[in-house]
Parts: sequence; C-alpha cells; structure tokens
Amino acid sequence: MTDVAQTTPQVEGRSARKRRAIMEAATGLFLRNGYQGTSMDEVAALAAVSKQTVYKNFTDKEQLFRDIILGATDRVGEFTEVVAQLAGTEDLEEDLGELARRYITVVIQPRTLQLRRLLIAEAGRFPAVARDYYQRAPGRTIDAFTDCFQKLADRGLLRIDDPPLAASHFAWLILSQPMDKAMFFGDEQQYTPAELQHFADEGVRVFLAAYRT
Amino acid sequence: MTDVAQTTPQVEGRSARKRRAIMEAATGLFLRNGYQGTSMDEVAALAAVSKQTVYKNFTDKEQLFRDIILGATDRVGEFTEVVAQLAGTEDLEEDLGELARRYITVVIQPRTLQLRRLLIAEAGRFPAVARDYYQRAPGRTIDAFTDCFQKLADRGLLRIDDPPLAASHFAWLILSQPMDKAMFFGDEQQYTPAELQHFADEGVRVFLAAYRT
DNA sequence: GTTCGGTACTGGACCGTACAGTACTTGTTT
DNA sequence: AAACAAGTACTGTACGGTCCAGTACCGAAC
Repeated sequence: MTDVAQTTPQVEGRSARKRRAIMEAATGLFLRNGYQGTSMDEVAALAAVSKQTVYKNFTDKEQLFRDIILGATDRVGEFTEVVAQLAGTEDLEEDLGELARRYITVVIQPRTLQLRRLLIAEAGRFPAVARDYYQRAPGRTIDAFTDCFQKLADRGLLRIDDPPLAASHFAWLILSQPMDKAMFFGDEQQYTPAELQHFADEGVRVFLAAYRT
Repeated sequence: MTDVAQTTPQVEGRSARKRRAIMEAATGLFLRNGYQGTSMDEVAALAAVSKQTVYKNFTDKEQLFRDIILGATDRVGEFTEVVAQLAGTEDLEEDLGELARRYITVVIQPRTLQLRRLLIAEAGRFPAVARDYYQRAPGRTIDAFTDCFQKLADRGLLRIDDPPLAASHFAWLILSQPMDKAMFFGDEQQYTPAELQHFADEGVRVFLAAYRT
C-alpha cells in the first residue's frame, strides 16, 4: 500500500486532497446549477472546506470554472483512439456499427450532456472556454472521424468528397434525435440501450448507403 | 388611413405601446445576456419605461421570460406549411433541395440560434418552458417532416421504416456542422450562402441515397 | 373646447437578500 | 515553528420587488 507510482496517488497531501474536493464539489454544482446558479459558499460547504481555502487554490470563480471545464475533457482521447483503429478495419459495416454504439453510449451520458448544456449556456460569458471545450471534445471527435474516413476513402472503402462534412454527417446521423431532445429536456435517462442501438444502427445504415463505394 | 381592420393596428394605445417596448427590450436582453444576466432595471431602461410599468404588465421576471419565449415561436407555422406542400411534389429531388435550403437559412439565423441557446441554458430553471418551446419549434418542424415523409412513402417515393427518425435524420444531415458549431461559438455569421447551400445539398444527397426507393 | 376624473406612467428612494471576495483570529498538521 | 486550514464576521455591490409622490394621457361631460 506504499506504492509510489499510482495514477491516483493515495499518498495525497492535505492540500491536494482539499483541492480535489473543491474541484469535485464545484464540478457537480456547476453542472447541475450553472455558473451563475452556483455560489462559492455552496462550493466551500459541499467540499467541506472553508471559503478561504477555496480562494487559496483558485484566484476567483472564473478561474475555478475554467479549470474545471478544461479538466473535464480528459477522457476524450480514449474514444478517439478507438476511432483511429477503425481505419484498418476488415469488416467496415460491423466495426462502424460497433463504433456508433460506443459513440452514442458515451455522448448520451448525463455527465456529457450536462457539460454540453453548461458550455452552450455560458458561451456568451466565456467565449474562449466554450471554444476550447468545443475543440477538445466534440471537435476532436469529429476530427478523428474525419481522419478515419479519409483513410477508408484512400483504401477505396468509402467515397467521400468532403471528409469533415461526412464526419459531421456520421456523428449527427447517430445522435440526431436523442441529442436534440436531451438538450431541452432534463437528463432523466429517457432511452433504453435497445433504443440507443437502434439509433446507432440506423445512423450507420444511412451513412453507408450514401458513402460506401 | 381610417381603416379599422389592420393586422398591426396603427392606433395602438399608450399602454399597448409600452408593453410592446418592454417585450422587445426584454427579448433582446434575454437573448443576448440570458435570464440571470438580465436585470429588470436594464429592461426598464432599454424600454424607456419605468420599473413600475414593467411590473404592471408582468407580474414578475419569470412571467416576463415565459411570455417572451412562448411568443417567439409565432412564425414556425409558416415553415411547416411549406413542408406540408412537399408531400405533393412532382420532382422530389429538386423540391427537397429547395426545402433544405430554406430550412438551414431559417435555422441558422442569429435570432433562432440565440433562442435555442437560451432555452438550453435555462432548461434546468424552466423545464416547462423548455419543453413547450421544443414542442412548438424544433419538435413541430420534425413532426412536419415526419408527416410529409410518411405521405411520400405512401406514394412510393421513399422507403421509410421509422418516419420520425427519418425526419430527424433529414434535419440533422442538413444542420449538423453549422448548428453544432453555432451552439458553442458566438453568432458571428460564419457561413456564406454558398456554404449553407452546400450543407443543404449534401444533406439531401445523403438522405435520398438512404431513403429513396 | 374646456373641464374633470380616472388611469397609466415616471422617477427615485427603499427593503431585504444574496453573493464575490477579504480580513482576522483561533486551531491543527507536520 | 511554520505553513495550513477553520470559522466567521465583514465590505461592497447588485438585484428583485415595493412604495410613494407627482405628472402625463385620454375619454367623457358640459
């Protein structure tokens, strides 16, 4: 139990522990209540920390917000790696379907949806943060699709004139209905896995009908 | 000039005039700065009206917000009528393309985008308003597509298993990239008419590749 | 067309509350 | 001992909503 190299070090100094508690508390509050709807007193209370400690770690509310948002895009890379692997597929239809199912599963998670709503809501107040978030999360995913489809086109498996647009088409063929609704309705999980799979499958079907050679 | 029946009566009482000024001012402010970002003092000032007058016309800030949002979906019917007409088309590809170009033109307008962002932002605070808005605007449009495609399928021009999903596919094939970006970036009009047409045309191409008989 | 009364509107003071951020004093950890 | 954190009181400000004293508007009566 005295390992040194841990991804999440258990030997975490008091300060670091407090800092993490603050970030976790603030993340939850921001996601649920938005920027203006979250007070620093709430953050301190939920983190079980004094307000001073909050301000010792983060100069002000804006910086806390920025740090949290840009820290919330960590796991995007996991998905884009999976996308990249698709370029070498031996069974396009099958693997594209598998990818689509993964995609919608990730994107439809309450966390992801809340983040998206939060950024859209605050795009006016924090244009730079919204832009950065877009580039790191949805944008990066679209870019991964773009690269992948370009390679599949080079292999002769797809016929694509405008790769970025094809990537957007793929993404939105899958997300279309659930994402649109999720933006306006709460995050009560309103879709069963079977429904999500249906969205994924139909999206892939349409995509291949238009883009397969 | 003494006509009685006018759609917009030029003889508009003082009260009605003030009320309209308040709604216009508040609309602009809410769209630009959001609900929390707009103060009643600002509304009164921009409307060139006293705060009392605001509160005489609207019981409180929430009701003002609700009235504005639900009043902003007036012109949706104009578009859905156009959609309905498509059901009797003699040249599907041409008319669908025309419809798609109209669709993206309307949806990409700054007003529409701001409204969408505002509702998404406030979905947590005003779930009922967000739901109503969705049903009146994007939802109603999708429904119009659904009905139309169903009829086209009955005529043997399309092959559709899941009409509502096909409607979502159509909508998002067209909007995909510009809408996604518009949600996160400001409303600096970032697309030329030519680009919008490209989105419309490509969306229609993909749609027909997958759904035409 | 002048007078009159009711209603709407103005302008600004005002109340209570909430919140970002600071100051300071008293523990607590290492 | 020295840095860190708790707790809490405090400052300044912004905002929603109300109140009130006075003014402009408008339609009816004369």
